[in-house]
Amino acid sequence: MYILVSASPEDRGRVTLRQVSAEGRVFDSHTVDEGNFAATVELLNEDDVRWVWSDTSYWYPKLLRQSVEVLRCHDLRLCHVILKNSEWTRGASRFEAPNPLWEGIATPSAANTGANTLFDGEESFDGLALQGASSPIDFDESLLEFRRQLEVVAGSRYSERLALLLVAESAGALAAAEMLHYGIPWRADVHARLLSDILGPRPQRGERPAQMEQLVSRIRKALDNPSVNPDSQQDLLRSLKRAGLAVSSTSKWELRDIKHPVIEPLLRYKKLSRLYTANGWNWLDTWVRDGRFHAEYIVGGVVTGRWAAHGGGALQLPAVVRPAVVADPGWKLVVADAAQLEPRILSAISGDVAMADAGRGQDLYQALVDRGVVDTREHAKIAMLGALYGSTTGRSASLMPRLVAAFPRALRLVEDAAREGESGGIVTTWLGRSSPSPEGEWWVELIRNPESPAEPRREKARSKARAWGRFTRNFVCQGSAAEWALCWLAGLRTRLTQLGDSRARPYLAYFLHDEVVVHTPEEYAEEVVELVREAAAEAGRLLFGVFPVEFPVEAIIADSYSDAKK
DNA sequence: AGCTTGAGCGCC
DNA sequence: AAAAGGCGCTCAAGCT
Repeated sequence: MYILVSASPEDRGRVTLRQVSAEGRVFDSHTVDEGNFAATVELLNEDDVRWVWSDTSYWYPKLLRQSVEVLRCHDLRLCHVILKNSEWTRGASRFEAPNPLWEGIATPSAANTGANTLFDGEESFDGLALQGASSPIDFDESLLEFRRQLEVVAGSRYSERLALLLVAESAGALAAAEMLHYGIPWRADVHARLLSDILGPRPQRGERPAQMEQLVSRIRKALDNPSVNPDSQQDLLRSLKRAGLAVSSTSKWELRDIKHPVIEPLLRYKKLSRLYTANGWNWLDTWVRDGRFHAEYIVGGVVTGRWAAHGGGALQLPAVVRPAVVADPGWKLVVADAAQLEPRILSAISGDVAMADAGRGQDLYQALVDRGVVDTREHAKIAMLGALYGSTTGRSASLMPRLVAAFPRALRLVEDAAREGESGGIVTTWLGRSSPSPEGEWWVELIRNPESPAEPRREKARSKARAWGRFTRNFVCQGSAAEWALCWLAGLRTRLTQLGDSRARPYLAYFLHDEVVVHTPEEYAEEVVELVREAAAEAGRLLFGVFPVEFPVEAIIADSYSDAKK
C-alpha cells in the first residue's frame, strides 16, 4: 500500500497524506497542519505501507524529531534521477526533457545557504533543504511523477533490477536520515585529550598549537629562512628550492625520499597541521553535540551511486580521531566491513566463475597467491586495484597479463567498459545506474581525426579519452558495489528494527561505502554480528541470484571504532 | 569582502 | 615505492 505525502504551495503549512494504488486510484485522504504531520503518519504507519514523498531528507527528519520511524519509502527525487539517466529507460520520452522540479540538487540546509525551505517561518532543521524546489510539490504533480516512474520501470530492460535499485536507494535515504538524527557516539573528552597529547594545549585564536610551533622553528632553522611559512605552498616550495632541494612540489610523497634535515620536521608538521585544521578543536566544537557526531550524508551524491557527505567530513574520519568513537556505557559498537567488495562484485557482474571461486570462503588476495596467479598477497592487491582503476604503468600494469589469463571474463568486462568510455559512450551498473555523458569535445576531436599524426590537440584529446575510460571502467565496479552495499544496509536496517524495544534498540550509526557501524546494547551485540552477515548474504542473493559469489564480512564487537584494524 | 581554484591530504 | 577510480575539507592565492 502506498501513502503519498505532499504539500501544496497554495496551502502553506499543510500536509496532505493520500492512500493511492499503483494505478493511481486515490483512497483515503488526510490534510493536516504540519504540527500534526508526525502524529498522522504514526496513526497510518502500518508495516505494509510504503511512503511516497518528494524527498526523504526533507520529510523524514520531521518524523524522526517526533520519534516516528517508517519502514519503507519511495523517494521520488532520487528515483527520478536514476530513471532519467539510466540507459535502460531509453525511449521513455517523459524522462528525457529537463525537469527542474525533480532534478533539484539537495544542498546543505537553509542555515548555511539561505535556501528556501518549504514552509515559512520554519527554523533550519537537521536535514537538507532543496534548492531545486522553490515551491512545495503538490499532490497532483507527485502522483503523476510516481505513476510515470512505475510505468518507466515496468517498460524498461531488466525492470526487476531497476525496481530493486529504486527500493534500495530509497531505503538508503531512510537510513541516512536516521544516522543523521541519531548520530555516531563521540567522546569529546577523548578527542580533546588526544588533541592535547599530539598538538599541545589548545592555542589562542590565530596561534599555532605548541607542537606545531616548535616544528616551524626547526623547519625555519633547517632551511635557513627565519620567515618561511609552511602553510604557504608557494613560500615553502621557493624556500625548499633555495635550500638546494630538487623538488617540484611540496607533497609528502615527493619529500619522503629526500635526505635533508628539513624533511623530518616538515613531514611531521604536515601531519599535525592536518589533524589541527581538519579534525581539531574547531571541528569538535562545530560537529559534536551531546556526545554525538551528526553526520550529514548525501544519498546518491556521487555519480557512481556512492554517498557523499556534507559538513564535518563524515566519510573521511581519519584513523587518529577514531578512538573518540566510543560506545555508551552498557553498549557496544559492531564494526563490520565487506572484505574485498569490489573484486567480488566484478566477479559477479562479469559472471567469472573462476574468480568467484577464488574468493569463496577466504581472502581473495591470498587465493590468488595460492593459485599461482601472483607471487605475493601484496602483488595480488596491486594487480586487482590496477584492473579496477585502469593503471597503465608500473608494477600493477606488469601484473595485468597474469590476471587476464586467470580471469578472462572479469578482465574483459572492465576492458569493455574502458573502451566504451574512451569512445564517448555510457556504461551501466548491475542494477541500472548509468554513467554521465562525457563533457567537452574531446571525443568529437578523436572521431573527426582518427588517423591524424600526433599533434598536441589530438594528444590532449587522447589523454582525456583514456582518463574517461578509466572512469567508466571503475564506474561499473564501484557503482555495482555501491548497489550491493545499499541492499546490505537496507537489509540490516530492517533486521535491526526487530530487535529490542524502542528505548534500547541497536541502530545504524555510521556507513562508509563498504563498512557499517552499529551502536547496540551489549546484550544484542552477538546477534547484530549475525544479522550483519545475514544481510550481506541476502544482498548477494538479491543482486546475483544463485551465482556462486560470496560476500564475507569482517565484523568485530568493540568499545571503540579504533579497535577495528584496517 | 567574498568567491573560486589548486595543492595537499584524509577516507573508501 | 609509485600510480590508477571516487569523494570533502582546509589553506593560500588569485580573482571579482
